[in-house]
Amino acid sequence: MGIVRKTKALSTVLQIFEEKNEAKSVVHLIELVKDKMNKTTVYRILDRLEQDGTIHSFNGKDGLKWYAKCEGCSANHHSDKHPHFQCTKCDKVECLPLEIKIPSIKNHKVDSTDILLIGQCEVCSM
Amino acid sequence: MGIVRKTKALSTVLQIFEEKNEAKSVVHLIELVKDKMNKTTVYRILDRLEQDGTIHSFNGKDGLKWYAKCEGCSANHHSDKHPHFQCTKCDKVECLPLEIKIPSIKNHKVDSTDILLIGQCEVCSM
DNA sequence: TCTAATTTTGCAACTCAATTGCATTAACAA
DNA sequence: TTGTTAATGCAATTGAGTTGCAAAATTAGA
Ligand SMILES: [Mn+2]
Ligand SMILES: [Mn+2]
Ligand SMILES: [Zn+2]
Ligand SMILES: [Zn+2]
Repeated sequence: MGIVRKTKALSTVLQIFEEKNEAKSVVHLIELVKDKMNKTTVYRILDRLEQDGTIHSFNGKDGLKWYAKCEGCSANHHSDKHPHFQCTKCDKVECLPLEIKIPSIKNHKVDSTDILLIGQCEVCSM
Repeated sequence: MGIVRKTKALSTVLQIFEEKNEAKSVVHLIELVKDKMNKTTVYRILDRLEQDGTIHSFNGKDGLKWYAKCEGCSANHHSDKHPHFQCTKCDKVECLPLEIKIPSIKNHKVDSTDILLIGQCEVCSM
């Protein structure tokens, strides 16, 4: 089950995602709201929001878990199949609105892809 | 610095990679050699082999670290840019000898890619 | 508005991969 | 054979993420 009750902690987390369309690591989120709620609460709110199709998760370069807003997903269908980009200089992570073609692989069935591009972002590559 | 001395522990680990051309998770490797060496030693040997360009590492679906043999890499240049495939049924991980085209991204500089395809392997998709 | 059901939260304890410090052992150049 | 120092074992530690449980907050309905 996803979100059932509208709590203050939920609004606080949601607002962070509304403010700026940028991915956030859980570690960073916990730091951002550490005066307002417990880290367990952050994990649980993120879980519920993902189940609802409000946000989606993926792993960053360092192994940390990241979350970002969804577009056009719902509780029973996550349609986020886009790649992500992580900047090695400022550590910012972006969702990339593009499709990467995966060639078919002999005798294999590909269900999903997990693509992280690493490099320098718009700001840091100048 | 990479490998300097040829130790028994090193040979044991190297032999595992020689035997079969398949990726191994560190957790599995530690289990395989647990009667012969300490887990810290496994981590350190893998580090040194990666520095030498003998093996390369990447993260699996579950967040664990995996290693596989390199082909044509050296101490100062890792040329492994291939994607990996992880089977959801048997958990086997393979290096895929294919190139995935990454479209250029406006104002971004892509240095490396981290591509994991998830699905069913040759054995499990039948 | 008040009550009761139940979802949500805080907190402490825990798990597990990975790392670190340090004393001891093993490799190998001379 | 010996001295140097790389490599190892071991115990402690780190840090992200999880779990159990009691207390608090939300919300539907009386
Ligand atoms: Mn995304
Ligand atoms: Mn590989
Ligand atoms: Zn940047
Ligand atoms: Zn399989």
